[in-house]
Amino acid sequence: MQRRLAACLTMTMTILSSSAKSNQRRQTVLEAAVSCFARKGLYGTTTHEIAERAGISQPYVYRLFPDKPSLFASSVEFVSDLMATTLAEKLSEAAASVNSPENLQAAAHSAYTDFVVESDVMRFLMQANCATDEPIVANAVRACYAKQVMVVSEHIRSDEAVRQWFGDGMLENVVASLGLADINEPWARTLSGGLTRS
Amino acid sequence: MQRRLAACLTMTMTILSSSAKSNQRRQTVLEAAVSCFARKGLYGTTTHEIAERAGISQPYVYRLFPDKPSLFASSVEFVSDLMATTLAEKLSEAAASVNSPENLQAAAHSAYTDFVVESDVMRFLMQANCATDEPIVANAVRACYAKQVMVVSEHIRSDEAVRQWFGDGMLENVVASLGLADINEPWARTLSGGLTRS
DNA sequence: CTAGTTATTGATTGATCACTAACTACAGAT
DNA sequence: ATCTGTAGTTAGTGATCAATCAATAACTAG
Repeated sequence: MQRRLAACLTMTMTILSSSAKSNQRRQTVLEAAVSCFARKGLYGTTTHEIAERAGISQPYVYRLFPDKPSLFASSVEFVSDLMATTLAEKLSEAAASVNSPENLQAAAHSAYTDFVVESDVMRFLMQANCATDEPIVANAVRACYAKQVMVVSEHIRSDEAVRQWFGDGMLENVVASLGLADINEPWARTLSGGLTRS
Repeated sequence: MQRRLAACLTMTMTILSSSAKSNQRRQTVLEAAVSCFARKGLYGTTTHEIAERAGISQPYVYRLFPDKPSLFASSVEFVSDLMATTLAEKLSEAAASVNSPENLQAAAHSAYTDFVVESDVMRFLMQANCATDEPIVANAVRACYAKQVMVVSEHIRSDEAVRQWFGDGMLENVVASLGLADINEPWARTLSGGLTRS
């Protein structure tokens, strides 16, 4: 956190305060940013929308973050940390209550699902994958994957299984964001994995 | 094609010509649009960029398509058709030259990879998944998945295997768009599946 | 040759948006 | 009381962009 801040300072020469209160504000802005970016991505979201949701004026966003791509990248770091800790926790729980490897993988899958579905995190991560034309975002996304792979690999040892875990998650993201669980057609049932929303 | 055109007419009351020449132009614009949208998505791409790449003036885009979201949705239909035919072809080839089900799945996987990697199609599809806040885009994306699932299910009978095929493809998309094959760190190797670019 | 249609463009506009500048309010510290 | 720094605002600017319009060029049919 402090490291990134310092980097911003040297890069942009913008003076960003780092008091306790401003860091707290930064966090509320990041939460708002994740929700807004989740819907329309980096370019489709206005800083005004984010400010409004965070309950501050739009220009004040620029006192807290140097520019929009940096705000987006910081949002990626934010959910990256959140996801890593949540995942580590859930995976440890799952590992404790389950012994066979297949069951662990199933538990790992539901660990992701519980965290990500019905929140903005999922859609935001999809948006992040798409905003990698902006180099600062690409780096944040790579770092995010690095962290998640390290957490998951801690519990699922086979590379192949880890890869499948990520692939499953990505498919699930798409299925959820398209609302396929509510579509009663063969192709939708196939992609949903037979599960229908109650 | 004609159906969609009629829909546009009734929806927007814009008169869109449908002569041979204008349909050909439309296709040129769609190819350009896929390339441009692939990089910065629906909101990050300007109609001017697309027009420039297609070799026409920006206002003329609006004689061929009613508005930007419609152009994006038409682009989705365009790659949907392209992908479906290419995929059907490659899968038939693979099915002819291979007999065991596991080998078929491997062949199916490389069918997708060959088509999608190193072209703009992959990134464009990721962008399409993210632009579903726009209802017209969401419908086009759903129709695209319906079509691809139907094509793939023709050759891979198990729903679970089809799902895995899509999951694999999505992970591969991300790996390719982040250039992980060129990163020599454990997490990147894990996600890349051990493959390095030569 | 003429009348009508289609293809295509340059110029413009109204709105939006990222970002800046300049100000206010208030909290200690001296 | 005054200085100083921090939190936050209102007001403003320049640039950009989707979408429109009016006009022209290039066909096509009789």
